[in-house]
Amino acid sequence: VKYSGKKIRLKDIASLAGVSIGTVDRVIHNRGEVAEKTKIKIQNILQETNYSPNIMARVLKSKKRFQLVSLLPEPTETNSYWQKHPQGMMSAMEELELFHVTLTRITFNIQSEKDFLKKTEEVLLLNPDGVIFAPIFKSESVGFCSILENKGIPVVLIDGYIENTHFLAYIGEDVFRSGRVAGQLTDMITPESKDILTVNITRNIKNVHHLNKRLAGFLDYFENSGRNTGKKINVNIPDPSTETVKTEMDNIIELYPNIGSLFISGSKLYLIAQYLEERGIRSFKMIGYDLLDLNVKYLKLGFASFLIGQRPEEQAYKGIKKLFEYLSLNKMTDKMEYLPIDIVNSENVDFFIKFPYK
Amino acid sequence: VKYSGKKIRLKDIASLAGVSIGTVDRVIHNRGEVAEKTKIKIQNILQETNYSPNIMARVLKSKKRFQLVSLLPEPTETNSYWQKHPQGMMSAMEELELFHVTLTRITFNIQSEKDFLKKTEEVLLLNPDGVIFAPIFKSESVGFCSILENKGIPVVLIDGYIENTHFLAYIGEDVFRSGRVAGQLTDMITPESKDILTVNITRNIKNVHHLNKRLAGFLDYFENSGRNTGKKINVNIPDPSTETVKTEMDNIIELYPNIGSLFISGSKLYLIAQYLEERGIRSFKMIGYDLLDLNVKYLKLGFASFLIGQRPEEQAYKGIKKLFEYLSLNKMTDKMEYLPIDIVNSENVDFFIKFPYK
DNA sequence: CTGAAAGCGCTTACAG
DNA sequence: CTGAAAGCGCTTACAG
Repeated sequence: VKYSGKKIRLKDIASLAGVSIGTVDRVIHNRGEVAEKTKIKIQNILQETNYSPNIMARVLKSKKRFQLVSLLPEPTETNSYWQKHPQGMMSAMEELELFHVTLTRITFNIQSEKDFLKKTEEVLLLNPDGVIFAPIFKSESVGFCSILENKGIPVVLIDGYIENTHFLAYIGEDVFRSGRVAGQLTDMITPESKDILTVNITRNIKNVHHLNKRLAGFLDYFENSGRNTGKKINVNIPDPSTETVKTEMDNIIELYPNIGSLFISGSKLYLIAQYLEERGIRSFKMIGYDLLDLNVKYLKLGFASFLIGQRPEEQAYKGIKKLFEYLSLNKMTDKMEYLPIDIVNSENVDFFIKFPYK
Repeated sequence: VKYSGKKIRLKDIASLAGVSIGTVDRVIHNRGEVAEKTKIKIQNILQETNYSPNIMARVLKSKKRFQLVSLLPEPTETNSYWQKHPQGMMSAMEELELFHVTLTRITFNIQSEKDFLKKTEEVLLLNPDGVIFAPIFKSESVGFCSILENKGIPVVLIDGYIENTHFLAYIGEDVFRSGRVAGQLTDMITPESKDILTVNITRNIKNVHHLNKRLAGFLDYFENSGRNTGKKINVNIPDPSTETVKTEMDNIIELYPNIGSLFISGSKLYLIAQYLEERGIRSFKMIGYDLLDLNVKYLKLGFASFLIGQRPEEQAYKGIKKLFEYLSLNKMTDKMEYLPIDIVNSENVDFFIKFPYK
């Protein structure tokens, strides 16, 4: 369809309906105080003419302010993963500079459910128009979502999502699938008869939904699609201290001398790499997650064959943009937006480290 | 730095300088007719206050129109690669809907230098404000670039670039590096002592700059970083007909019985896959480029281990945005923007097929 | 060389 | 319930 004329304006609608632009504006914004008959007439014309407001003019005049709030884990020294999100959010904010949007960033201790709860209260005190957060703690996150739902505040989830919860959109990886991706890569670089060791490094594996789901995807690949015939061995390392890693790994390696590859379900591949480096073991292939500085170091040193990236900056960037578009433009796109699962090796890693959104 | 007040306006500058906003506007837009002394005074204030115009107001009022023109190969039945670019450009245009930007898309026959030349004339007749094009033919592209340079028309190159030529920006893969990425992947999945066959399918390999450069990167990996000790064999297949492929491949396979892997330097992996399928050969690993429908089919069937993607939609999307930002906002970002080199296997391919920009 | 004024398409009180 | 008017921050003739 090619439109011959110019874009239709409020003024045009008004003259078509034989009313003033003030009245048209009232029906567009549902401000009431319009006779039912007039309202219907205007709504029809709006429909027929496919009217959409000129955002430039609206923003220029409007005094409406949108306050967004993010609630994400605070980055720690060894976990640069959560440093990427602020970068992505700030890129989005730069693009939205002229749109009267503000963002308040609140962080919580990723180890503490209690701190998370405390920070959710801070978020609510700000009376946000929209919230973006990472549902690290399942039950606490469910509760927070339902409070926000009751208040009519839209929520974008990133990094993971919880089923049977109300939210506007999720932006992040398809966790199960990303386990399968790692499975295929591992299968390709591991001799057929060698054993494969899966490693979870976390306090309480049961509570950490995404590690479970990744591991399930990884094992699913071998059950249904892979060729490897070796044993699949799993080890849970309860804390990230060098000592614990050493004890657990020494033990498991002695028990299973036929191990060919390691799969690290979370972002702490570097801990295992440090262990292997210290022990002088270079015979294992290894695959893990996230482009932390230390992980990249060990990728380049050849300890890891691949890292899988989940685009943390892009998750955050798109989350902010999505909230804005929903609030400001009433746009609604896909609820589930699965970002591509990046396969990264030492040759292409540099292109992924530099965040391309700016 | 936190700015306490509101954004500075033309009006504020004017009152600081003791002149009217018209005069300020004249110095901002270099429209002359301003006393040197006044001009300098205003320029200083502009500097000190770090003034930037309100784009909303500018666009709302301005009658300035920007006409962009794209000149890209026309997609063919078997080459869906060039179908992706219009998608990316249209996504960009949707975002720019309110900015008075228009885009005229012109395509040329990728086989014909003559057609390309003819189409460059069409482009010039349109008097474009900015041009985005793919420099497929080297000498013709050099000429086109210099004509545009003389006319002061900014140029964004995608898909490849030519050294010693003037252009505003290049957006695309680092071609040599992408050859190295393919090299590492091949090395990982090929037994150490097996031979590796590199395949170029093109009329005139000498003229096709990016295939040469990829192949160079691929071989560079094995010379400097790889572990494979097998022979590196190269074959040039001069045309993409089934017959020619069959003849050439039959011949080379018979000559070298120790081949373990194939590297296809261009986007025609599916041709080799079809050949292997017909011959019932499933013993080779294979790596190629671009997520054409047929390539993806053979990736999923297991004939190819990996495809390497170069984000054609994103190249086109960012190209349009870059031209707009340069013309409209006077923004200048990096001249060389290397997009990440995507490693794609049958497990993550679906996330890459769906274009995320919308 | 400079200023005053109209107007882009909206939103927002205000008057009736 | 409805209309007329002011004004967001710019650009663009026009008058002097």
